[in-house]
Amino acid sequence: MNKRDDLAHKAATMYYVQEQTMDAVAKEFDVSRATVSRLLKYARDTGLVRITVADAPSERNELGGRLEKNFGIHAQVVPVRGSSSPIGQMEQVSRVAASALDGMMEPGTVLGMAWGSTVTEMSRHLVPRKVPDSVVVQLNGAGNARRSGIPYTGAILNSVAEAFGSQIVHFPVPAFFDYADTKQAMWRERSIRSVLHLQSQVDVAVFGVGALNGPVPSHVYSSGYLDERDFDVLSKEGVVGDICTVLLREDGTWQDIEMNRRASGPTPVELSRVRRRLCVVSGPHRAGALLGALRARAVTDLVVDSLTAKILLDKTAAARTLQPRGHE
Amino acid sequence: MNKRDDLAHKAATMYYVQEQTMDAVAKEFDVSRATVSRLLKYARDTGLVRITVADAPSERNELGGRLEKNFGIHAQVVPVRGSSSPIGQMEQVSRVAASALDGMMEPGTVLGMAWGSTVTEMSRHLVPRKVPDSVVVQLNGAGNARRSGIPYTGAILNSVAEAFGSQIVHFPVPAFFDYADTKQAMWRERSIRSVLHLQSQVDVAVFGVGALNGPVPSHVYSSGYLDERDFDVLSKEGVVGDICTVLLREDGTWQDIEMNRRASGPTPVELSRVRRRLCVVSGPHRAGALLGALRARAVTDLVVDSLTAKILLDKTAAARTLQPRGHE
DNA sequence: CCTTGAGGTGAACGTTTGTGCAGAAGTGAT
DNA sequence: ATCACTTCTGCACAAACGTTCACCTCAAGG
Repeated sequence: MNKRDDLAHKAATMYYVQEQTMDAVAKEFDVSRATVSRLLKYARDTGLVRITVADAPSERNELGGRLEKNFGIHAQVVPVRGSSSPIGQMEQVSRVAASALDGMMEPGTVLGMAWGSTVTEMSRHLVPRKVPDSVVVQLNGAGNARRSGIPYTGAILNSVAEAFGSQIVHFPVPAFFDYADTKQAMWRERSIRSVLHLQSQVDVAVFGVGALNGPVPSHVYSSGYLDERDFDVLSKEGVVGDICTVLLREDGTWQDIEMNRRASGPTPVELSRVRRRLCVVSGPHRAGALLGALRARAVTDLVVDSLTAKILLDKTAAARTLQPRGHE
Repeated sequence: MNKRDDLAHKAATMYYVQEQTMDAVAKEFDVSRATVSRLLKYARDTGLVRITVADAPSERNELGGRLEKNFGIHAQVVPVRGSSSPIGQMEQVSRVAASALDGMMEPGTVLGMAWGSTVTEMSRHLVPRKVPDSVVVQLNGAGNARRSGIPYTGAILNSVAEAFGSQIVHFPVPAFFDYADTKQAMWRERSIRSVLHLQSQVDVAVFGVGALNGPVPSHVYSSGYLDERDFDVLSKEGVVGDICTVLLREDGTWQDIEMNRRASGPTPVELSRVRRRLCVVSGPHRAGALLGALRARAVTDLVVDSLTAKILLDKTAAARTLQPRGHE
């Protein structure tokens, strides 16, 4: 409907630009103030009204600053009250991430997206804004059906693409192959190669990190792609989590993990050809995996809750103190 | 001070991006909620937080649409409750104008500014935003001292330039010369010529319209630049007002008005070389002068209150009905 | 014709937010 | 140290706001 947009636009102008009260706007339109409140919410949600916060002035000596120094990344630490629920915390983080991503999109951007609970939550907080000639491409193979609260991968891409008005390119392969040979075979297929080629042109990549252990093991590990034996191997190998379905250890190594030969996502090396790599992390149980991701240089931009950030920094400080000539 | 910016930035992120309540933010910082409220106001005022409303979707069949059709301009009509005071109305209009101007500034823009009560009010509602390589140049000669509430012209330019981070170029001549000869002489001066040259490169011009008659005659007419005899002549000539100190009639003519040979501002013809010409008008007594300005094709973008817009359209409708082959 | 359900509205209520005021804390000159 | 001055803060209250709920309207389908 278009009349609604029109009303919302006028209401937004009166309220946000002219700084009238909702009451005044309501009288102007001859509706109730409640309706105006709803119109304004609508205007914000649809991107008719846009509220942006200037980029962080490179946070001083705080957590964020230390992260930036230690890892050479741009970090945004989301303060999180210990009181609020993990879900609430994740929502806070993902809102900030959505805003950060919004700031990275410009005409012609190719956006690479992993899928996961964090990224999903982020996609729900994007405010629509058309970005001409943008493309959204899926980075790693998909889960199949709706599972553990994560909608079908396609739906995630869909909602992101809708927000930015982008084209969608899917990546129709499983998250993990059962046989490395199959992967190799698929990688030779023309249809897959074209996606891989597009992936190599990604300007902005967005992903979370999965944690192998933790309250709820990341769905990568509970979706039937890996069996008992696999888990045993992972534990012995010292794997703590993954990014884009590529498994890694806390020290950032991943190359020699056999199972990665069956994984569908880009390795940190491939990822590092992407100019901006936005990593979104919420929850202390992911600190280890995040540390691995940072050490693997997979991240240029980080959004993380303050609790996890603190744990992360403690870990690195400990590592330095204990092994000044590190041989961990 | 910088600590304040920092706090304000964090508060703004928590409030506007994470959508926390002020209470939550206050607890995080361990200050009172009132302080957070003030921090947020500060963040908005300094441009740390930016709230923008999408451009009008070319207002349908409303007043704005009719203005656009009739005069081939982009018009924005500011709804104005008959109840509010003329001062309040002007504030509403100037807020919208400030927002419109903000939308026109881009790196390298040369902004030409007239001075007047409307423009002054507008300058007070600009939210700071640095525009690289922008320049603000004064379009017409200045009043000398503080007068009828209008600060010294320099102060207006100053605040605008401060908001955009622009360079300032003054135009050190009187609004009206006493002798046309003097003007001609001055126009040969190198210092003046350089300003004139810059004026010819203006990308965006901003000006109001002055009304000859009305509750408070525009300050152009009460600042001692024109004497009794001048006024008599103006009345006989059918002059209704001015833009940029160039006098004009309601039918848009101005060329043959002798006094304009002594005026310092750019004529409509000169003005029309500027790509975007933003005219800001508040108050029904200016409808006549505005009509003249529109007919002189001096305007590409108009911000006007709804009351004045209506009068304006009535005038044009009347003119058409009465003189289908117009000889007014 | 009635039924049913989606989408929208205003009244009322509880929450959230802005602001005048009085006092605290900082600043700089004497 | 004292004073005069400005700037900042929290309190308390009034204003503005978001949301629930009951109700209305309209349109599709029986």
